[in-house]
Amino acid sequence: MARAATTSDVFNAIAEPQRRDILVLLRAGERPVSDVAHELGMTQPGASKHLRVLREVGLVQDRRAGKRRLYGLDARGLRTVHEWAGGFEQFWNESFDRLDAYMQELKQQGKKE
Amino acid sequence: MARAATTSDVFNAIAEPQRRDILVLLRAGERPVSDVAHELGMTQPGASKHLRVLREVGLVQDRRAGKRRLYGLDARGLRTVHEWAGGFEQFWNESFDRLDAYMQELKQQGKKE
DNA sequence: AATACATTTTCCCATATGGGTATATGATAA
DNA sequence: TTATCATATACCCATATGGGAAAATGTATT
Repeated sequence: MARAATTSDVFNAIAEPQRRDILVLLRAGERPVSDVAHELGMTQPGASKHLRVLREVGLVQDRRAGKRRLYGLDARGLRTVHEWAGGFEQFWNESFDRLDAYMQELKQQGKKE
Repeated sequence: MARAATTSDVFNAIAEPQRRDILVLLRAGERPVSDVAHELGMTQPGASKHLRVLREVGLVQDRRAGKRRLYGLDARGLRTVHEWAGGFEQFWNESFDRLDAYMQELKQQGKKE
C-alpha cells in the first residue's frame, strides 16, 4: 500500500503547507481560485487542485458567482484536529520536565567520568 | 516533485493514523517497540518504522533500557498543531452559521419554483 | 565465544503525490 | 454563434510512501 490519500482525512489534507496557507488566507473571506493562486504565488491549476482536496475533506465550500467560483472556509473539520492535539496539552510541560531531567542526568554522568 | 516527506513536518508525521495511535498509546507511558507493535496490532518492523518517523520530527524520545529501547512521548511538537488549528476557532461556529444561511437560501429558492 | 532476544535496516512493490504544461469544460458577454 | 474569461481536468514526471519478508545490527546472558 502507498501513503493514504490526501483526501482521506482532514489530517492528510492539512499536511501540505500550501493547503494550510490557503485555509489561513480564506479566513479573510471568500475568494475565487485565481485570487488564491495570485495571492499565494501558485499557479492556477495548482490552486485549483489544492482547493479540490480541501473541498473533498469538507474544509472548504464553493459556490458559483457569475463567471467565477468562490471558495470559502468551512473550518468545522479543524475542530477535530484541535481537539486531538489538545488531548496532549498536559504532556507539553511534562515532556519539558522529562527532557530537563534527562539533561541533568547527562550532566551528572559528565561529572563522573 | 512528490509529496513532502513524512519526516519534514509534524503535520506530515501525524497524517498517518497509526502514528497518531502510537502517540495516544504513549500517553500511558514509555514502551518498547515490541509492546507498541503488539498493543496496536502492527508488525514489529512496522512499528519501528513509524517510531522512527515520530522520532525524526521530535514527537518521541528513545532511550536504551537493557536489551530493549523505550520510546516515550515528547508532545511539545503538537503544540504547534494545536495552536494552528486553534487559530480557526472563531470560524467553527461562523462556518456553521454560513451553512445554515445557505440552507435557508436553498429553502427559499425551493418555494419560489 | 556462542546463543538468544530486541530492534533496525534493506529490499521489493503498488500507489498517490505535487508540479508543470496543455487542453477541456463552464459561463458570460458581444 | 462566437469570442472571451475562469476554472477544472488530463497528461507527464520524479519521488516517497506504507507494508511485507528477510536479513543485519545491537545487546545481554550463559
